[in-house]
Amino acid sequence: MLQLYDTLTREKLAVSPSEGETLRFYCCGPTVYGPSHIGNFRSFLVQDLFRRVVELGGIKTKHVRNLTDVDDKTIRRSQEEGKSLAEFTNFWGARFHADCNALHILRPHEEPSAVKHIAEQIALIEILMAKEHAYRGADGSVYFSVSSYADYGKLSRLDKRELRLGSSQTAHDADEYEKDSLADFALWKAHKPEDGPNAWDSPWGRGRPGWHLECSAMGMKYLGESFDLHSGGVDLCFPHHENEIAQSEAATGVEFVRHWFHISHLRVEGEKMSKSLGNLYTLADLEEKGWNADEMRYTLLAGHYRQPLNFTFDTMHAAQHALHRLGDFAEKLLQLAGKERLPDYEALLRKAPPEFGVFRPAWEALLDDLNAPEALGQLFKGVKEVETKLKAGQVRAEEAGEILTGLGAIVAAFGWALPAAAGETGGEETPEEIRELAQQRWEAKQAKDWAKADELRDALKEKGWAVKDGTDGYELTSL
RNA sequence: GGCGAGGUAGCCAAGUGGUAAGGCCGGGGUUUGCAAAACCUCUAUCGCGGGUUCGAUUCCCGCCCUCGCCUCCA
Repeated sequence: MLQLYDTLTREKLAVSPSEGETLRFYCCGPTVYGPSHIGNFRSFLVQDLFRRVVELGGIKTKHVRNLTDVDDKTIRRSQEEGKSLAEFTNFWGARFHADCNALHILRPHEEPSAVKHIAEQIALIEILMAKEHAYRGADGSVYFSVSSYADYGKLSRLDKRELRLGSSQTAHDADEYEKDSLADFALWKAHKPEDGPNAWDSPWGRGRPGWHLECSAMGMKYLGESFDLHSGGVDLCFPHHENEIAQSEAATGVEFVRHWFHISHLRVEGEKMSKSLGNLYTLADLEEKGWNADEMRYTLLAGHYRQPLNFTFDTMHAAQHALHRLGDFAEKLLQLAGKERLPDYEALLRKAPPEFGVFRPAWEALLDDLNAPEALGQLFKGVKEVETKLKAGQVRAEEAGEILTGLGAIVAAFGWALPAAAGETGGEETPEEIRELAQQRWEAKQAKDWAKADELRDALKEKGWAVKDGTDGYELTSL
């Protein structure tokens, strides 16, 4: 069973459903106001790894991940572009889904949108008002009263005094005087002119929900008042998750979430990600540089999730080679076993947990707080062990099949589609002329006419194409 | 200032009270017409200074440095 560190208790806790057979968990999703960058994807990818490990371990899941489609940023940007909020957020939401598909991130079972759950959010505020955990400020907004909730600060371990004295807070905008206390946060924001047409009716007048509220309202709607696990980037710990706990528990009186799972941030080439450094890479940026989704998955999952990860192009390169090795390794075994491909995720789930065989240590590393780096280490140890036997001709067909099951299971946990071994003939975009030359070279080579083959290869090189031979075919790459 | 994380080979990155996984790069080799790929093999004493211990990279203390959060950023 998976043991996972819990931010609240600071201990590793077993991950299992509290009720029934399904693990119910919520992940804070993206704010759809632009393309997500690799830092965002690190979180979604780690959550995906988490889900795969849980499911491969034989536990069903109900996975909810929201789309934040109403907040300051979405409203402002949509107006700057002269689009309606819906048009704007639908566009970026679709882009997010396309990116997730490209990265083989499993689709959540529910993906609620904040604007489509205004009623649920209002209902939650009404409960908080009735229980006197919320009040109406001078500006017409509704605030949560932090002082009414004794446990406030338990997740981030910030006490109220520190919250007030936080050094980074500039604290002198007009809002300060509209709230009873600086730490209080908005549940409902009264309409302001700059919000344009983006306002909804509520018992407190027209306005829009506060950001923190949507996760509480939608989490509880789809997973129940109390559910198993909640995840997000470390930065969400405070104030977002702290506020979610406060408003949810104040409303229901029961524990909101049993287990908090936070993912550390990414650094890029040793530096912090920022717009000014131009290193907020999106999936499209990396694709343009020639990297594929599996390489990104490998790189972004190669560090421990609780540790800041330094994303570098050296690591991407390392990932590319590592994946190729795994692909070649799988290919050898597939041939030996007389099979076409590794077992896929769905097939593995049908008899979860699978037999990991020599890759058992890699699986165990994943079960121990999703220790992906250790798992990768163990994976390659297993590969080497098998390679040695393979070389000595000591692996029989049925054994190869068993090894493939274990390998396939680890590969499925990481969610990769391994590159096929060399042997493909040119891609579709390859110009006819080039394919022609490559084919001629291949024929010359088959005829052992080395001089002609080399000549043709040089010709290809001049035209900007490299050719690499495999065992029974060749691969063309554009230089 | 408060809370927290971390400093391990050229790069990335695990880990342990008994002299340090794995990947990439680089060197050497096997194989291959060549090239590529693949396979084998080699490369660190764990930020600095003390202490505890038979023994510390791993525990304690001090110091230096990096990073995150402290009101809407995954």
